[in-house]
Amino acid sequence: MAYAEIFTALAVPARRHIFEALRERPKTVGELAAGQPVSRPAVSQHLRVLEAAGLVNVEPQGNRRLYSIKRDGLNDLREYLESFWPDALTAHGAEVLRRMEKK
Amino acid sequence: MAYAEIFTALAVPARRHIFEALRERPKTVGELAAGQPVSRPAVSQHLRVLEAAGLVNVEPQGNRRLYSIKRDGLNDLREYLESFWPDALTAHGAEVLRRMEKK
DNA sequence: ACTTACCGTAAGCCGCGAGTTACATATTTG
DNA sequence: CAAATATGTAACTCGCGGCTTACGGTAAGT
Repeated sequence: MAYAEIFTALAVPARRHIFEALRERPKTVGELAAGQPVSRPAVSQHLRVLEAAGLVNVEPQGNRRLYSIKRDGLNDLREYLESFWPDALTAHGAEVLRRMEKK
Repeated sequence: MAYAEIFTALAVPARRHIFEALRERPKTVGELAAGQPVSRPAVSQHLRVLEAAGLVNVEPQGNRRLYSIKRDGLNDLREYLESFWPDALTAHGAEVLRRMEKK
């Protein structure tokens, strides 16, 4: 039931951009806001939503807070995705197997 | 870039419920509206969004229109998900392999 | 042909949430 | 200790979108 919050969290472009920006490396709020067309408080609010959805981690470091991607948070979304395929072996599973066999 | 529309499509509960209701079998608009707390026109509008996102198929059958899940529409979302893992073998891929080995 | 069933579209209302500015708090720096 | 830096929170505005009612159109039934 956590996928609901994940969908609403990633539905808004600004929030997706922030989340995607964390793919490179953990960043502070200021860093994230610098690469965004919205104000810094807006980024803070978005990060709160992302954190509530279990998509990011926070690690306070003195004066600033370092945000990073929490990959486990995407598991619920993945399971939800898989629930739409009747068989256990999904397209992605087949793709992984195909790569393994090629090696 | 289609995952954006998928996120916004599945972010609203009513639309998710409609989409999930199609897991059982293809249904008409009336059938879908019957199992929903919203009006039938609302369901129609939601179906339009789902169709624009490539998540459902329509097949006009005489008087009514039969909607069904379009699984390929979820591929973009899946690829987006995978883009957050550095290595090719994701948690789900590992799970699939685990099941295969058990057999 | 008339009526009924099924569905999409138009127009309008209204609440939610994304964004801003202003302010409060805490840590670092000089 | 004072100033600057980094971040969160509060209060407010405002536009988007979800929902409803009303209507139009097409197919089926009698």
